[in-house]
Amino acid sequence: MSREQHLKTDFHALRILAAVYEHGSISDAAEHLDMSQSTISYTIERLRGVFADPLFVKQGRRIRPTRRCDDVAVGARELLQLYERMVVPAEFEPALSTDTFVLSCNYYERGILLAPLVQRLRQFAPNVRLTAISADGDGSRQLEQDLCDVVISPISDYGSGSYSERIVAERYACFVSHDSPWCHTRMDLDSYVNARHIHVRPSINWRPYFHTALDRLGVSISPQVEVCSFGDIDKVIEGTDLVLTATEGFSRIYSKRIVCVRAPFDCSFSIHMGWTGRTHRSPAHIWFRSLLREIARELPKPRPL
Amino acid sequence: MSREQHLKTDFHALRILAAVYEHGSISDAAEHLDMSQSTISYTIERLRGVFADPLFVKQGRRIRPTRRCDDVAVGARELLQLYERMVVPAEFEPALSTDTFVLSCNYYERGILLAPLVQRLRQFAPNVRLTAISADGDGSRQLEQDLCDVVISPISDYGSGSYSERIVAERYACFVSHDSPWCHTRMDLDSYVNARHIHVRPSINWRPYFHTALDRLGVSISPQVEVCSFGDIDKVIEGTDLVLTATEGFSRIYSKRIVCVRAPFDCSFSIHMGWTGRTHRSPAHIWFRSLLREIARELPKPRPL
DNA sequence: ATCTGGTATCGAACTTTTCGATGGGTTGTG
DNA sequence: CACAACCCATCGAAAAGTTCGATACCAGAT
Repeated sequence: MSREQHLKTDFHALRILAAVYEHGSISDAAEHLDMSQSTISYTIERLRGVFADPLFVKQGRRIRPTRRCDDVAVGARELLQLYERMVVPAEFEPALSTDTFVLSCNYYERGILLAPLVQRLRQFAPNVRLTAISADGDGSRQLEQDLCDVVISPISDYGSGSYSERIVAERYACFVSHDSPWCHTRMDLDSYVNARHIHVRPSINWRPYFHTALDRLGVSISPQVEVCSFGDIDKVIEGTDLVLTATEGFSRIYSKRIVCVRAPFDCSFSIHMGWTGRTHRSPAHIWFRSLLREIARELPKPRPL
Repeated sequence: MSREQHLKTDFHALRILAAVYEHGSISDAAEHLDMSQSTISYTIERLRGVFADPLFVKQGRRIRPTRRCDDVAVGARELLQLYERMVVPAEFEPALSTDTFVLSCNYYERGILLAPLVQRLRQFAPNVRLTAISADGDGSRQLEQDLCDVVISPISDYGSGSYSERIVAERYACFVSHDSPWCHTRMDLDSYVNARHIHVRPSINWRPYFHTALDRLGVSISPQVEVCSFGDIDKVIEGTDLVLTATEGFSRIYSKRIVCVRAPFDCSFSIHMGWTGRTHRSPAHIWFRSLLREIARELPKPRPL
């Protein structure tokens, strides 16, 4: 009997074996399983080959299991249980889960989402672990290589086999020191172009969306200060005449001593949540994504301009 | 997807799943398993139905496992291991075994076999447990009801589904006190018939084989003393003129103060070992029976008449 | 002897698995 | 941008396996 032959047994056959073992009779098992007696007999015959043992031997007009069959029957029950447990997908129970979720995003998204996310996890899934990594414009690769479960960034397409969903609407605005004249006067395009700009370039190959809007208006700006992160930019701007162009959402994050004012152009974009088919149907990840979705929906409005 | 549908998965399909998971590719798995790519694809498709999950999702031109698939693959490996271990029948290792063997026999067989049996078990299978029960003419039923593994008795057929094998040759002789005249003079049939007999009747419905021999000679004896067991009969006989007719093998057991003398007739029979199909192919029981066979073969000859 | 209760086996119908060929989507290249 | 390479899904046909009813067969019970 070759190895491949063995593998032909299926769980159906094991269930039949278990039934015959329990009933101590092929006919009874057949009736109980609502199958013909000859089918059961044939199945047992196959299993005899598989286990190289008669499994059941005739004794008068009944059959009795062999010693080997005792073992096999126990094993069959174990296998069936394991299998049944495997087939039924485990429901996700936040309260009990000890899963780890890996979220990839950047400074802004962390700033607006992380605090409420951690708070909700604490409340609903206290044993869940959260890892936040930097997206750095590399979200697609991170998803592809399974370095993270979810990316949240302005990017809306994370490549083939991925899903994405808009979760926050954003609009560009300008941030200036609380003592800037622009706090009181609307800044026109000319003043904007001639202002001293601070520029945040979180990753080398990221071109902010508002540049496209400026292109369309036929203007461009060159920054006087360029920084690699949005972090603590508020402290840099305060007391200077520097102008930061960024999503008005930062008003939720930055100190009140810098003020969010209307930009002299209109430019909107969206923050997207992206994931892959690998986590798409996982109850745990479905729950996690809906948590993020909910947090995004309930985000406070940015401070009025 | 009904429950019965689930049961159709076989270990072959699980092996394919495991291979695809390991290779991260349907084509590679197909090549490795020496099957066509379409077969593998079809199998995965079936499993998708079983586990209600895509299991593998396309990502560019490769496939990546879903989270569920991670779990399923682990489960599949477990199942396969369990199954493989189950299919390969465990060799019997006397030195490690903690099995229990149940031997059914009566006073005589215990007397000649038990001591050497226990000794060998001690030596070769120290953790094996032995239970000796009384056969009491009930061996067939005991085998049938799985109350014992082996019966050793003069009976040669233990019913349908049973096996039996001659292991010791026996011959009737007479036992008399060491001071009996028969120790020196050969006892003829007449003297035998007229002697005072002690009769052992271990079970109600047991008719000793030598009665048939006496029938054939046209004589019969009626015992003066009837006892239910052969145990310690030697102490009863000693110093009396009682004659016990029993297999000469008792000379190995009884005190030297009673003497085994030739019976005035010839009657042989055999001790048989009987077992059922249930233990017939069990390595452990094959070993146990061969042990008994060996002990029987190496039994000392009865004391010369 | 015959009947009863049970398993094994047979041949026919049916279902599932397998295969080669082909279609369609994605990536990398000229 | 078209083209080739790669890889999975799907199709139809062929092969293999399963199921069933009928029947043979065997051991006990009547």
